[in-house]
Amino acid sequence: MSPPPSAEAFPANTPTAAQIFTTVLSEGPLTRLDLARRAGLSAAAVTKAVRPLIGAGYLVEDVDEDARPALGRPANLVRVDGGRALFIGIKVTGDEIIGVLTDLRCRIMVARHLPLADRDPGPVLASAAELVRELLTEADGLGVRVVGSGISVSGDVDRAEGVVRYSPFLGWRDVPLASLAAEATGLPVTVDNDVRALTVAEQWFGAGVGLSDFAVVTVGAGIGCGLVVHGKVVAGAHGVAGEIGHVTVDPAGPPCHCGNRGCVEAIAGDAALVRQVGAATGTHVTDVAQALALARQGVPGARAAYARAGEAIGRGIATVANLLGPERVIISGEGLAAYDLFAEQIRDAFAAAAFGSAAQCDLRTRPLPFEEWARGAAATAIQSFIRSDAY
Amino acid sequence: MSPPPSAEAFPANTPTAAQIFTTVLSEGPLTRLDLARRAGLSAAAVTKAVRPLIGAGYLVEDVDEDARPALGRPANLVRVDGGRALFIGIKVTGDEIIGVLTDLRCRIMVARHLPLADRDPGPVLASAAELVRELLTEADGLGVRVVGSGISVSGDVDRAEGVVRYSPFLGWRDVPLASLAAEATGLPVTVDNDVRALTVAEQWFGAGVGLSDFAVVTVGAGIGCGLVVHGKVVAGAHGVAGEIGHVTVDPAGPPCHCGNRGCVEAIAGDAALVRQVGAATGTHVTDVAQALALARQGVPGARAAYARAGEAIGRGIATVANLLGPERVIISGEGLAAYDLFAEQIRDAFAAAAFGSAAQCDLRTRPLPFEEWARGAAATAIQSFIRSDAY
DNA sequence: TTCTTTCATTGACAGCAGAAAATAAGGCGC
DNA sequence: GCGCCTTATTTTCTGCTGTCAATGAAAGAA
Repeated sequence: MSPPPSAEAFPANTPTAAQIFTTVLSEGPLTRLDLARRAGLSAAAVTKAVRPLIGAGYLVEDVDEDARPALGRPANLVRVDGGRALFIGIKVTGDEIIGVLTDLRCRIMVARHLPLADRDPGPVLASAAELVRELLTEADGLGVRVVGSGISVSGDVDRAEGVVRYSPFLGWRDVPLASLAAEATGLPVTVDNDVRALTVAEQWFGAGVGLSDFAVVTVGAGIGCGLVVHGKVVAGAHGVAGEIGHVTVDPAGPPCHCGNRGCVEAIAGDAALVRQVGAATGTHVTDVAQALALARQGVPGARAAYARAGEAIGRGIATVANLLGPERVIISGEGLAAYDLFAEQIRDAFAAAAFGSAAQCDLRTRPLPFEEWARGAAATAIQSFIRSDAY
Repeated sequence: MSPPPSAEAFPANTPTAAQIFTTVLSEGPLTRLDLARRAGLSAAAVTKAVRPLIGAGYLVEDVDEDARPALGRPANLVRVDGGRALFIGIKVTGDEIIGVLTDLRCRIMVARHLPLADRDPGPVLASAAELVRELLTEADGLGVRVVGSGISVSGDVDRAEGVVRYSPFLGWRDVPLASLAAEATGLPVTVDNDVRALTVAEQWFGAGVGLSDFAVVTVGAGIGCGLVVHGKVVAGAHGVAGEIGHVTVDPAGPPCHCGNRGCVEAIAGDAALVRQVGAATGTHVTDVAQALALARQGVPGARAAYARAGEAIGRGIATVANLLGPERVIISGEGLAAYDLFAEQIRDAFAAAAFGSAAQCDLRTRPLPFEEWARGAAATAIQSFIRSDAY
């Protein structure tokens, strides 16, 4: 990332200090001894690392009155003071920009969105800057400084360089978004792929906490996948990874915009469901809401389309599980609204296609409120704030 | 791993020293300055780390007379003295045991095999011990000590514990192979999954050197895959990963022994090819050699079976590339003997099914002599020798 | 011979983390 | 209320690793 234009320094100079802070951030209030165990350090090291962080107000100490052990000195819990700093997360979609203001613990304080008329970098940047201004005003009201921001975009994004290499959806190529946005907003900016950002949020603040290998599958307009292997988000040598949407599940299936047939996305993406429900019922279906309504009414063709979608998703997940053996797969996305319609098929297809002990993988669903994508972007900002060098 | 029964200590106590040694081992003779750059250390640190390694004879210095720069002091190259220590690698298959004696640079000195009549742990262990004894005799002839051994087995293997959790092929469950073999041979033993072991060999001594993300795909009786992500071999949370063989490429395809239809292995595995060539030509085909011969003769049905196999493999590889975005995929295995028959299909199917920049992934083939599997086991032994704690 | 250039080594030094010992903070039994 | 027991946390000291800046080495060039 380009050097932050203005930033409060975070007093964690060493990797160890950052690791300790991250552990407290993710694994909630902990005693110093617990913390030492989880971080694989001595208690002395923890004391030393924690002191400056408490001094700067990022960590606070308190006593857990409830769970006091019968014996020995009571432990002092260390936890992150969420209110110490604020972050802004921005998600750019095809037709709107979603922005959230979060605290240091990535809890959403304010969420806003702005419709987007023009997808060119200039207008998008202007709208994003406006949204940031609004959120900064909100932050002023809270009396806490905003110390970083994140922007997430679908497509091939080079986080280290802060450049959007190629975003088919927005029609962008090689846009140096981080530096442009930093200039426009005066904040440090982290840019990342949207699914990866969401994965970071799960890894640090969600269902991926404490796991070194897991996957996030998003179901919606597209079918996406974020992967964490060996404790790190997979970015791919060429900037693209987790393309579960274009895993073929049926070579005889419907054509996909990628040029192949029977991709998961061509069966279970929003557009595919709209098309298939329309075709099956003979109705003119215009959007997913309508397709979903038809299926909920029990119209056979519509239900079948959803069942097929569930099967495709389940197979896609099984493919991930067979290849990587993750501990957990978190299923999320707007498409989860239809979860009751295809949950069974997802699980069945997964169970059937998962090989051997890959089937032990824990499948878990997680609702995805619309601000969640933006929260992912905020999570990347928090990550950058903690370890300025990081990725 | 269990503590080595008898081992010459390797004088690399710190992770840094191990990293430096590994870099020299993989990236050939290097000057100290080069080494410092690659390891991200100062030149001083390299000097200090290298000294004891030279003292112990694991590294040697020599001058590169050819490529001397026009200016400045000529550089002294540092390289690993392969002859300093020997290792034994053993691969257990269903009907034979293959053993190799390698030097520290994993170059094969001697290769042997022994037919296997009984697959139970006891007889297998006895045969393996006999093979080790033979190889130790050979080593005596060379006057160099054997300091470690590795055994690779297909299936779910827990390397850290040295236990074969489940090997369907051998019919083993929870066999503590490392400790048993250590007792039987008197050598430190590392046990790992066969494909992962092969992947380690590629990572340290083959086409994966210097890459942090790549895959090895083996084509043969089964279709396997070893993955390296973030510079480390993927083992999977439940011990199983890289099951490309059971990725579905055609839900309407032939049934697979795993219970599904159209797995890569059910189309491109040896058994599948034998069956399909037999069915297509109406001939009674008994083994792959015969199937291959028919296809080479240009018998249409046989050629088509190989073409289909190529397509399935190509799709499987594309799936890996779409999900992980590796820099390179190394295709290997005994099945490569038929490479001329399906190379085109592999590449075409890969190119068609790879999404976006995943198609930039470098597909590379590598012949696999029969001792190569055993060499993989030796590579794991070398790895364990260098960092005793390691994975 | 002396310079210049590049590679390598040295020795002083700073910083981090671990070990052990000391200290803190409760409850408990008397 | 006092001393004891247990567990948590801090302090102090020590070792080690790696960096820095200066120095030495080994060429070819002037």
